[in-house]
Amino acid sequence: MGSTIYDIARKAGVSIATVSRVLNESDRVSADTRLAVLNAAESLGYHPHTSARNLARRKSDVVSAVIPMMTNLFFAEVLRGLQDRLVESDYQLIVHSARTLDEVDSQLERALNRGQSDGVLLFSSPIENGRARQLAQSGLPVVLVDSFHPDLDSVTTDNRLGGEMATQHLIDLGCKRIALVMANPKSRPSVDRRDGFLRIMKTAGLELPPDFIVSSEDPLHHGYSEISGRQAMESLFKRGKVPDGVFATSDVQALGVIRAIQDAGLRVPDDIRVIGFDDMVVSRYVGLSTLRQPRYEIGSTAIDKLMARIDQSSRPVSHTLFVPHLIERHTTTRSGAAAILGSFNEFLPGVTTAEVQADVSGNGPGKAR
Amino acid sequence: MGSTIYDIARKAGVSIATVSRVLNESDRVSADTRLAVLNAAESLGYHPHTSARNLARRKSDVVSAVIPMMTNLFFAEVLRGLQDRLVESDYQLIVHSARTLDEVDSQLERALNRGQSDGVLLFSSPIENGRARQLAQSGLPVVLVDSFHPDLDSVTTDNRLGGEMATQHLIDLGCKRIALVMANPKSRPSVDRRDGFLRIMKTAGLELPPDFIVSSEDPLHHGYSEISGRQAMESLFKRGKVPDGVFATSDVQALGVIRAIQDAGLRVPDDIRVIGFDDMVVSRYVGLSTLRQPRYEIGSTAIDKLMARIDQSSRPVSHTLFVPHLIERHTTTRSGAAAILGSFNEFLPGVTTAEVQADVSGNGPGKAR
DNA sequence: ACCGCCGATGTAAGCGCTTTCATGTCATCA
DNA sequence: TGATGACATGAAAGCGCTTACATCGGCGGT
Repeated sequence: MGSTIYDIARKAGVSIATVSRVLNESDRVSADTRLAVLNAAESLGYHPHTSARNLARRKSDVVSAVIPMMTNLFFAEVLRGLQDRLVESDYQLIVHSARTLDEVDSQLERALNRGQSDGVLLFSSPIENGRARQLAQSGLPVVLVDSFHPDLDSVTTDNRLGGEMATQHLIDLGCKRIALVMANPKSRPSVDRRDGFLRIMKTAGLELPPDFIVSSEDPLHHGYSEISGRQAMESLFKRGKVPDGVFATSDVQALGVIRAIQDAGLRVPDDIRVIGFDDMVVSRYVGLSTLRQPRYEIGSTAIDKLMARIDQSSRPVSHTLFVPHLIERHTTTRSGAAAILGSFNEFLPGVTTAEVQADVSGNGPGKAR
Repeated sequence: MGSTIYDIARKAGVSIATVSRVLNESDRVSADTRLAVLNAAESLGYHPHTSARNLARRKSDVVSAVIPMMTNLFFAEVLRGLQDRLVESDYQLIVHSARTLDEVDSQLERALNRGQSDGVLLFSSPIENGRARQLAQSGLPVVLVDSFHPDLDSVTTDNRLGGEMATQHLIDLGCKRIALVMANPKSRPSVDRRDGFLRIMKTAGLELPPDFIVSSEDPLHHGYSEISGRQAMESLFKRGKVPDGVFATSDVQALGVIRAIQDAGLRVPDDIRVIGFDDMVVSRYVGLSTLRQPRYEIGSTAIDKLMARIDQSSRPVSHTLFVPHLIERHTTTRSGAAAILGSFNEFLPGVTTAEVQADVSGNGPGKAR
């Protein structure tokens, strides 16, 4: 209930140093004393005191993750990737979740306290210079996930490329008037996806009517929400703009977009094609086309990187960029195919059996059979 | 980068005791010294050393949550409830996730280390006596979430009642041959839901053919998986059993059940009605009827309870039981209505606008309008 | 029998902070 | 003017652990 190594030492008739040695399985201790100590510890129900140990060792075996909870699902999935690696590695995870971009600052501040953790994973947050300096000054190993700064290790999806792929896909489908529904313009991933969009639109020589880019100012979830996507679309309609394709910078927003389209009496994909980004679990069921991020891999890669830097702080900075994967589903099919899929899969429109199976086993897109 | 209160003390020309006082905003310190200390700290980029502070104070301001990651979504949502309370309270969260029931033990062991956290939230795990003793012996405050033991604080959904409600609902719909698809029989919630099911079946005087209860032995996610639901249903079909209603003890499993039914060339709800449990985010989109657990409230209530016990360890044990809420959607409609809904909501079958909105704002079931 | 060495163990100095208690300094009151 | 606090500050003792460094037998070698 509160026994210390002193208690064990007394009970086993040795010094605390010996107890410590036994408990850390480190130095050579005679078999007899080892046994005696182990027995004493057992019978006392000894649990080491983490803070004391960390203080003495200058190591906490904890990593902290600062996560703006934009999208629950994105978050949950990446976290799983983290955990699977973490469990094996004897590290523990402290989660600092921020509800808004502003909260990120205070949570980061806490994560940077010395002795609390051996490294920090910073998610989806813009790194302006102040922050970069703050991170550097703290001296703590940091890995950016889903954002970028030249001086810091990072692992991200190639959001710009993803934006290009999404846009190209809509164009290939014959869309001419494509609208972009963005999240909060402060959110780096959203901005990158936009840049990809712009680039392809320009390359394709497609006209981009004013107001065809709508962004959300909603600080909550950084605009990555169903409601924000819906409002964006409604505001388009209100101004009399009707695109024939929409690229939403996230799946959650895409869901809102679809809802607004349906409420306006139009149909997806017949009147308006819609594509999102992320490939949330839900997207499969809804038949939403999207760009899949390898979230699980992102998580585990981030951990690997962080551990590597903890071990060797001088190692060169590295950036890992995952290529997103285009998932074509119902919301971007040509009309004919859509009808067939729709009736075949009454409940899981646009999902093939193979895909469901693949997702369950967690191995990326399954082979059609 | 690694400055201590000694550095600050030297720079400000005071003793470390004074520095500590200033930093803890506690005792009275003259305005001048306070300012001097604060400046010194600022200019040194001081961050307190958490372990040292915790050791001295005998308090860590951390709570740990031991979570078997059965269902990502369930987990994610409850975690949000936790976090929202936590952020306000200056506490931090350590997540110990377990992939299997066995891993729970080792994770719990770690969570029980002294000095690591001030309290533990133990999720969805069976508490046999060994474990109960272990928890008691550790002396750490513990709150059970989604499981029960008379001697420990807990907050759960009334799973038995939920099982009753689900079963009664199927019966009200005219089902006569109802099958039960369970998760791992070691999972307490699943067992409780089964008990509710059995009770109503008995009360209603309905015959329960042998083999109409199928459970999963899959340790991964405790059988709370799409694949497990699917296999359960397939095994029923293989033995030539065709129920007219299925109660799955979780939504993920229900999704697998639906898939299997469709693969067998049958239709939901026309041939077989299906109801799940949890009300995951996905369920809304799929049109799955279910019993909603107030996950968010569960999370925040659990935190409140834990904090209360941390403050006063002698307080009486209390159990909070949330009543689940029946959500009727497509999978349990009578056939006529189903057709209408199905065509109206091509993408979001069985979802009304009001519901989507309610869920976005996070306020439970919305009023129909 | 003496020296040196090695393996097993103990001693004690921190790790960076909080906190009690003692000390010192004034303003206050009789 | 000296006793009396009130208040600001410092000295020092931990918190429970790790880890150099010192110590102590006993061993083989000569």
